[in-house]
Amino acid sequence: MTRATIKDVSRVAGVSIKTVSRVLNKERYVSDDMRQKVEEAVARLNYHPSQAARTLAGKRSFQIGLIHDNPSPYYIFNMQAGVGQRCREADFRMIVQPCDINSPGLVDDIGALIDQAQLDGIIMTPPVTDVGTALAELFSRKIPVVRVQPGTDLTATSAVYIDNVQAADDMTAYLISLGHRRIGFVTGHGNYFASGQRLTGYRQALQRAGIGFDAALVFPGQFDFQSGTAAAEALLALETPPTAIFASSDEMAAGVLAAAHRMGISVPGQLSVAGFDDTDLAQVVWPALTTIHQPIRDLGYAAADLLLEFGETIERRQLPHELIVRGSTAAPRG
Amino acid sequence: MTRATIKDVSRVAGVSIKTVSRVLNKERYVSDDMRQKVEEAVARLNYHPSQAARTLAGKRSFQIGLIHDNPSPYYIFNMQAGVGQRCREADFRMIVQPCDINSPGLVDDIGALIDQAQLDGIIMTPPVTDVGTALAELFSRKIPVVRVQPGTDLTATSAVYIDNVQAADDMTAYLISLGHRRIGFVTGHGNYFASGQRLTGYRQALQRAGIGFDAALVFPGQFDFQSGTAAAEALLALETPPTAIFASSDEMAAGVLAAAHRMGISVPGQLSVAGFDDTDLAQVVWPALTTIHQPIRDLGYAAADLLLEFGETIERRQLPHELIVRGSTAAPRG
DNA sequence: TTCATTTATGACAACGCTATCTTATCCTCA
DNA sequence: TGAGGATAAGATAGCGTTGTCATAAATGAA
Repeated sequence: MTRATIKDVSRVAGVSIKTVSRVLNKERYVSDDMRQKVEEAVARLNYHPSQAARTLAGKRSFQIGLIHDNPSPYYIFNMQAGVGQRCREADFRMIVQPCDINSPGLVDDIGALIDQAQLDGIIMTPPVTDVGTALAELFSRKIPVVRVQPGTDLTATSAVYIDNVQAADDMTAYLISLGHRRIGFVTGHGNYFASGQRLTGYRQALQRAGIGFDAALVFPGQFDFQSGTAAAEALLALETPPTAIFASSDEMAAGVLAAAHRMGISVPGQLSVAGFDDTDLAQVVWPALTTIHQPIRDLGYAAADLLLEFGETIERRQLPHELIVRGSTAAPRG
Repeated sequence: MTRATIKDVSRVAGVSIKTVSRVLNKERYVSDDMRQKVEEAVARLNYHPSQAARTLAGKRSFQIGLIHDNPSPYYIFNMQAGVGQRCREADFRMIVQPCDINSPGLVDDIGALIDQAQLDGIIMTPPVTDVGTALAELFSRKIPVVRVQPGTDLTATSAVYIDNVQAADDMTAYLISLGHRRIGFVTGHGNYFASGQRLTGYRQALQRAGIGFDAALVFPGQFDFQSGTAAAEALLALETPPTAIFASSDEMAAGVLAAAHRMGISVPGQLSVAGFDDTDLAQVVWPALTTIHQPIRDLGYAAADLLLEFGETIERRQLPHELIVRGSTAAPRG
């Protein structure tokens, strides 16, 4: 028994294949009578249209691509979950394409992907979002693009994002409200635009509180665990060490935590630690991290939504972040 | 400028489209002369064959599906990375399909995926691997299937796996070699066959060492952090508490660690803690976890490899695990 | 009533490939 | 020398849809 085709459906329903096609595509000008007959036949034959044939004959492939070069499983997993859900709702497929932003073949790979699969749209996550050559390639193909948290050419494509400046400001302000005055900050990787934005938010909150900015308290990190331990070691060795460290990723915050444990510094008793992202990690380390919840899954959903609803029309959508207070922060001693 | 088609290539190369097709598909009976002409034309036109047309005309879609219902980002990410890499090598695409093994629509969803996308093969991860109705659906479609770590119908499909029994045995034996005699064990989720296997390995090592099995030392977990803290609380409240706890996932081990921290029990001084999986987590908690490295990425690569190399022919491949010793284990006190 | 418009349906080409069949040439070996 | 197989290339018919165009009936406006 081979797969049912549109012809089988048309025969069983007693209509033309074009009418079946119309019902499938929810086109106008189909009587209820016909529609019902077709739907019955579809159900009876357990018919599923061939995606290949639809793509070849039509202009759409019902597939979108998700391009990423992000080392964080948590980020990618949740992004995929969001994009995937929206795709299912629309009966679209998601093609996941990991890539390497430093690879010379990057642009060709993306081009090949689009050509071969005839994608209806592309979603990109940082830091691929900001690779000029890749963007140019996409523009030349006139394919709808949604970028998540882009850093450059902000108005060139649709985008979804959170307010990183405000989020970092919120966290810093929270630490200040606890009584901290010397707050260490660990920046993210330079490839990510968000890194700079978070630093801006940190400075902004300090300034509003009338606390002078001390460059010695800022440690350049790379978003990873190692950066966190290195930052903690450096910052805690200062003559006047900070009473709190705000790392711009949970992973780095975990590194700070580990370093503190090793040095016998109690958290949050002697040192408050804050992260950013609210990944799974945040609740699995001890003590659980105070952090900024970044709605990654929702960002993915929104990105797919923009793609499917608006296509080439450029839209922007900002999603709310949230300050999550857990056990890693407290008022400074004395 | 629209996309180049096979006709364009044939015109530029001065050959028939069939010859181009032959070169593209690496068929026999093409002269070097022709091949070169075609390859030049392909490069010059930046031609990429339409996947839709190939699928429609041929029997293959150059796409395989990865079906999972696994809540662990780390697991899924690495599995995808492995499958994805093998796919790229073969110029295949990977379609990721998260699912819900408790959903009544599961079987229909899988069927629809295969029909619509005309997949060339399916890779499944636990626990979807052991859903009888889903397997039956796949068999009825005669599609090649590779299962990762299957628990049932072991010889029904190709499979890749590690030796869970041996791995748990290795870890238990290691703890015994450190001097531990009372070793707590936290089992995994009942849906996963590996859970039982790991328990078997634990018992096996105890027996070999002549240590009696004490059911009170076994706590039923679900692979998650919560289970770990619950297990630690229960086990450490025993009249004669264990000196080591072996949790069958890193996440649960992290839970044990958190509980120990909370109770003021030092690790590994007063309590050794071991995990299983060697996820990112293992190196991010403090102290870093002694654990069993499960080569998830390699499992994914191998799974895709079996699919692409052997197709319907059933093959099995066992991959090596590795005992990774880090800071969370030590000899018991006194 | 009549004509234009909207609604409803069908016939058939086209999409870009692969599969099959056909033809032509080149070896190899008796 | 020729028969037969291996090699090399092309012509053409699909694959299962959607798009375009044609047609017919129902509806509305004059």
